[in-house]
Amino acid sequence: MTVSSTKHDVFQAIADPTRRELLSLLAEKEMSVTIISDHFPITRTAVSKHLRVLSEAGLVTEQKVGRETRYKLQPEGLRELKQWLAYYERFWDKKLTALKNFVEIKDIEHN
Amino acid sequence: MTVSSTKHDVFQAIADPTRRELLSLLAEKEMSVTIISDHFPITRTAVSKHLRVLSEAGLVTEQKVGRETRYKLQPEGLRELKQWLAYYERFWDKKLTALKNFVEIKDIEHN
DNA sequence: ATTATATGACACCTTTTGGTTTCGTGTCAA
DNA sequence: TTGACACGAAACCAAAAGGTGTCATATAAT
Repeated sequence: MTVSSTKHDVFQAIADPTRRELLSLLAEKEMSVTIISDHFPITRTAVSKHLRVLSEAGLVTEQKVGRETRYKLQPEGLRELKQWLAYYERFWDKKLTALKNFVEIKDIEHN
Repeated sequence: MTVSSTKHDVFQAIADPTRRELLSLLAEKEMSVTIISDHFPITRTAVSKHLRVLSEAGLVTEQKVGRETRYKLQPEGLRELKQWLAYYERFWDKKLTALKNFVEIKDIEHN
């Protein structure tokens, strides 16, 4: 176990479009569940469930303030995804490099 | 519609751990369905379905060669993910920058 | 021509997911 | 103290996801 106990993994957490919208909303500022729910056509309960998934994946943090629960983005949770992606970037960079070389050679041929 | 007709989106495609394994396997080299299936504890049919999802998300390409279908990684399909992620990188970079400044100030204070 | 291989298409099953409604509890305001 | 509000928990539901087994078909090999 690295840092946050991730019952849900990041990949699964961001798979749902509503949850991605939640992330982008919470990127702007910390918000309570009810306020967050006002931005979505689904019930507060449903939003709450999504928030829990995001929380368990370490993508948001929750803080109780009086009777409300404030959520905010925890961008560090996306590190795992970045690392995963970095592995594959090599492959398309490789292709790009090949294309670049090809174009340059063509350019030389034209002179 | 951008480039490849993406019935399944990338986010959903990479949510499944088996599909992520498929990607890493196909990153090494092009392979036929049966050969691919040998690397997994599930049936060929199941693997085939996963491959279709990946294909529809633009993450692999399929090519028929005689009676077999060869699949290979199409890393460009991950661009969308990279872009999405880039947006959030700003947020954790911001925090890193703040931390860096803090550490530097502390360092100055120590002199 | 006959047999073996590689694969997709179905039909089907079970679990997970995304959603709802209802209810209980803690907290704030009058 | 009596409402009103914010929320989580629970029970429930339909659809999607991840599997399986069987069958038909195209291609290769004998």
